[in-house]
Amino acid sequence: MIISDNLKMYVQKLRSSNLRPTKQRLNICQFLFDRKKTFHFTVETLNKKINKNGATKISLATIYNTVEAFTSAGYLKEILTSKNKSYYDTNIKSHHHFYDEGSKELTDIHYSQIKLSKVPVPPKGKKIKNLEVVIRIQK
Amino acid sequence: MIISDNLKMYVQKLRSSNLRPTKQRLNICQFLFDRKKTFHFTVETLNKKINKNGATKISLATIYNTVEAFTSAGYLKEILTSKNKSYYDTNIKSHHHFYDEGSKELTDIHYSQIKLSKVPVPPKGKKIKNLEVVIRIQK
DNA sequence: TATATAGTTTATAATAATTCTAAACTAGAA
DNA sequence: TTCTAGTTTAGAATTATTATAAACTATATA
Ligand SMILES: [Mn+2]
Ligand SMILES: [Mn+2]
Ligand SMILES: [Zn+2]
Ligand SMILES: [Zn+2]
Repeated sequence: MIISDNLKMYVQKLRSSNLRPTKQRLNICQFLFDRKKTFHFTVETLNKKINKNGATKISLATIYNTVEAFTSAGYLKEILTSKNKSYYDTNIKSHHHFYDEGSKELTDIHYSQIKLSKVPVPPKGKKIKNLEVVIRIQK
Repeated sequence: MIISDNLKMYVQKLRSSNLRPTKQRLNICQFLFDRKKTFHFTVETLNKKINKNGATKISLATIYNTVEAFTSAGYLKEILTSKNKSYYDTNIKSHHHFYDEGSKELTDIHYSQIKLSKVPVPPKGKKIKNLEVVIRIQK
């Protein structure tokens, strides 16, 4: 099914997340991680692209489950852009984004490209979990 | 129905947004704007609170419509926190937020409390529409 | 003030994204 | 090879939101 030098890497990724390396998961891995550039996607777009190539069909439920599993295992990152739809990112390093409200696409902003020189202290007993900025842009 | 010195203000708010001052809209106005502090809410919580006091019942559809109308008229601001639900804010000045992932509540951060000393230039032909930060906090 | 009408409210249906369910299937331990 | 816990799947359910269309109402104007 998968002909890829990265196979072992994917199996390892899955094992380390307590997930069995199934045919479907390896296919999704290949699709997500076998690329040079950051990949931003929604479940909808991922599902369409994966199931276009006619090859093996993977159910929508499995795509949801796998994306969710990778997200909580830390191999994908969820990006909040709009209220309607979840976006995911294969770039799991801490970084920022432009979100284009016209094309509805995300673009990476390297972490060093935004400097927060003043940040408030969180309320007592709470700590900051995440401080990544989404800059909304339009024409 | 409404006994409030702010009545005229609400009528004016509505008129200036090309909305007729109906009983329902004035009730919602009173509920939203007749308070000293910033009010953060979801349609769900707003609906519950408005329709608790047994008084007049306002349909969920009207609450959605009115919140949406006030948002596009600029009398409410929409805040992106989670993928599932829209949050709204009666504080329409540009400002930032803490979002508590436990209690799912928003807290204002005054605009001056966050200083962005470096911000990237948007892609050619695009401009920044909004740069408000949501800092996710938890225990 | 009465009438007409465009705007509004409402219950309910529809939609979109996501999650749940439970039966069929499969990886891998023994 | 067998067994079992984990997985996949189609489809149902759920949640937030938007659309529909009939009944109602604010208000312009006769
Ligand atoms: Mn949802
Ligand atoms: Mn939705
Ligand atoms: Zn990214
Ligand atoms: Zn606020």
